[in-house]
Amino acid sequence: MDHVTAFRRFNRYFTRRIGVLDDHYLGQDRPLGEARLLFEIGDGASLRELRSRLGLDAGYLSRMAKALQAQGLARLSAHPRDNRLRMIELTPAGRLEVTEQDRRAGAAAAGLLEGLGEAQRAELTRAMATAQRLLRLAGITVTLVDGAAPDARACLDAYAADIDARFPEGFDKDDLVRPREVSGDAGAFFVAYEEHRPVGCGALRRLEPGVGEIRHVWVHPDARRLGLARRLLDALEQEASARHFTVVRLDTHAALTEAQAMYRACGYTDIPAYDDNVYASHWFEKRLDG
Amino acid sequence: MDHVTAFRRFNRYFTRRIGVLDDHYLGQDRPLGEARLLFEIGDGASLRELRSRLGLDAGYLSRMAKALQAQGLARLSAHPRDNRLRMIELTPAGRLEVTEQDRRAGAAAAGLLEGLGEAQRAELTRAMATAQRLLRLAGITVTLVDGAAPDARACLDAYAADIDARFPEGFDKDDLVRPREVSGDAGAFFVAYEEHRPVGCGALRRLEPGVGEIRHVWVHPDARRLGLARRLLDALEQEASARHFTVVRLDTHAALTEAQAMYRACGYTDIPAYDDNVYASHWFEKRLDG
DNA sequence: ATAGTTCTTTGACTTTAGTCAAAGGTCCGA
DNA sequence: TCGGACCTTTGACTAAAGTCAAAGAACTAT
Repeated sequence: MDHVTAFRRFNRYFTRRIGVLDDHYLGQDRPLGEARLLFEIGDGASLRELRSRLGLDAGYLSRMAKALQAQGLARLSAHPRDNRLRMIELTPAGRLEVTEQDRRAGAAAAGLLEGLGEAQRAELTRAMATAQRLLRLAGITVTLVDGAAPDARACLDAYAADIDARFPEGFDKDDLVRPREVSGDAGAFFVAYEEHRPVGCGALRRLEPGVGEIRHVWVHPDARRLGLARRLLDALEQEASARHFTVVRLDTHAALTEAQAMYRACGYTDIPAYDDNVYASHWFEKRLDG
Repeated sequence: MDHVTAFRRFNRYFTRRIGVLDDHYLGQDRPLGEARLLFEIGDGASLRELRSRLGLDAGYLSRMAKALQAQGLARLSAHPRDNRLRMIELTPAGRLEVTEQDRRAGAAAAGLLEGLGEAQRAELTRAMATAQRLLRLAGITVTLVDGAAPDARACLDAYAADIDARFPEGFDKDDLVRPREVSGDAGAFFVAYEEHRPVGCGALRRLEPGVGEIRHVWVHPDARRLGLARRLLDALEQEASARHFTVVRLDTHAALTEAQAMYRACGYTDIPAYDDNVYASHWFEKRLDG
């Protein structure tokens, strides 16, 4: 049986068997739309945000929000800085309702797991975690963007903040690549997106003829341990090949031991220092044949 | 993180991410109810069957069936032997529509898996198979029923047909336990149900004071490899303990090698023949302490 | 300051989904 | 062969979900 068939079979089984359950317990005595909205408000959100998250019509959402307010479950207010936007947040009663929903759904889930022994439950949890990890990874797309694009800069800022906290000596944002170093002929910049949010990046720049350098491979904390860094690395290497680089190099900081392990696992070998990067303690390179 | 939380997290992620996809692609330009019905008709079914499978109101279903017929997608006819029932089957146009739905959903699934490498796809398939197996097992309930109940007899009939095909010498239905041997003080009979369908059984009867015999442990072919036989065995042993039996015995046929392996794995030890069952080649017993 | 854009609200719908009860034909067991 | 049980159809509803367009307030860039 091929993977697509297996995937669809699971999909069908799961939505029929479990998905239904969740919806059923979520709704109870309230229209499902309202219940979902209530749940999605969480710690407050703008109507605009909810509209795009839930994919609802503006008019429809407006009315539902009003209905929740009329029931004393939510409160609408103006956005502090943009008066076009409306913020919605839960009242204590609304919060209570959400936790009650949660309790019911939890009880239903517990009832469902009751038929399994402890070892089997652990096995199920493990299998689900694996499936979820791979599904998330499958949903992430790695795309080439301009080095000056807002998403690229946002990733680099996050990257800089991240390593600034991890390097004992800190990290100076001026040491990031310049947009022009990773645009056009000079290099390339990739951003990984999960549901339209940037969750990782990686840069490639020309070091000398035939030699590229990979820099700033970074993955958002929420998206770690999925195997995304490898995918970024793959994309960067493919780009390097397309540019007829025969070698890619990179350096890493002593503090980033996982990164070093990953580079070695991906076929990179230790080489002597090829630059005087003050943050670097290890230098690697990899021959590309493709 | 406990199993219930992990379970619900996966549930939420999966329904949001994947479940939606299926419904969306399934429906396309047709109401979801009709699309589901169309799909569920398959190679023809009675309205009654569809009603219980989909849990729909009789009137609602009747109207939807008529709508499908009006669109030229299905054909209604009388049941050949029971004129109260109506049969519904797909027309060629309906069949085309279903395969088209199927193609689209398959393409969507394939697109989703595109981001993964072959090894990762295999890992995902494996994880999903594990999860599905355990979820199915969790959904099966093992209940005590009267030995003369129709479900009990249906299981025994299926069991008899099953082993009749597997034993070289065949199997005579008269050698099954009698209802009264497994009812009341004399013994017990368990049936395993999956979504209200009997999918397995097991009998316990008193052999002599303090000693019980387990017989006819059977699992429906569709429900094998889930770990259900062990659950039936557990239920039978618990029942035996409750009846203050200190020992349970059982015999098996030479052809049933998997069964023998399972009994050994569950703590049964080989003993000399305790009866002259013509079908038996191995005899086992297990001490119960509880 | 002005034109264009963004966001929400409101009114006026339509479609889908689902329920309930009455009625009529059919089957089955006594 | 008669009464009760079964199955489907039909009429008459309701509630939920969703769509579309107009209008008004507020922001943004030029």
